[in-house]
Amino acid sequence: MIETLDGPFDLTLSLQAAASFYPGDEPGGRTLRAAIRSSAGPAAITIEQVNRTPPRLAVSAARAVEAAALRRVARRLVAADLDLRPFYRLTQKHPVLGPIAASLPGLKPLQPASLFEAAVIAITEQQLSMAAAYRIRSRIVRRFGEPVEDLLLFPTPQTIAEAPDQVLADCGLSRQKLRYLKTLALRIASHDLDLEAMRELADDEIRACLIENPGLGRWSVEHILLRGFARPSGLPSGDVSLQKVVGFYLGQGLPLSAAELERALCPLRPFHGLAAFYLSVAYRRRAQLDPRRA
DNA sequence: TACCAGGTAAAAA
DNA sequence: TTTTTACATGGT
Repeated sequence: MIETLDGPFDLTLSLQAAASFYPGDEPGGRTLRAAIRSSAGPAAITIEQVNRTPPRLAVSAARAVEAAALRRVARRLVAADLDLRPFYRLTQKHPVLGPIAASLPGLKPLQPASLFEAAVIAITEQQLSMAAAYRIRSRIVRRFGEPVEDLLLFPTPQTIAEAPDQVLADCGLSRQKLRYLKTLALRIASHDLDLEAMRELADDEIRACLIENPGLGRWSVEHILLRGFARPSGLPSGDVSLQKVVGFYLGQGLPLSAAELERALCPLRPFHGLAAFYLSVAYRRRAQLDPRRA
């Protein structure tokens, strides 16, 4: 099936950007493949861009997945509801974001298939380097994920809730993070918490619900907002790497405090989180182009 | 080797 | 109320 999106989108660029956050893994490529759950069971979905403007995506699954469900998942993976046009209008005259946004047309933060996965990503990435967190997640997925074609389906909250502590610890989780993950998984599995239902809520309502969970602090909530809910206001201002990047582009070159970072991006509200994402990607591409400048 | 890396909650002050 | 500490892995 073909799905047309509102506003600019570049799948290849977005895949590249996603891969740039995990050095040493994932080649990027032109095709987005993901394992999803459907009413017909686990399935592998393939998304390719077949037209630039307007953006058209060819979406397919080997298994017979109901068209409406396939469309819904595909739109979620590419953050289809995040329209970049108002963001580009807003940044157009900004001395720094203007040129950067113009150099990354159609870039979006690609989303995991589920909000549970987004939450697990946030928790594993707390404090650790992205590479270390990625290895830990890979071990969890290899141990508990379901194979679908050549992919692995991310484990369900139920599976994680029932997983032996020792096995999760052997994947590299600290006892503390193990507790966060278990608590979250258990709450979801027991229908005490419904992350997916929160997609209907306003940004601040999502923040309020997420922060209730042990293990999800300010940083994680903002991270999940941008990278799981595709909300452009999600800005983890306590993030050490962001403080460095935003200081580089919008400050004196030195890392900013959380308060300074928020002040620097304030004019770009309500797209301040997306703006920070663009700066991060620009910074990484710059470093990749010329490692001496990193 | 030692240190830091896209934090959080609980303890201590 | 604010500051300090334990936590676990991987890259430099």
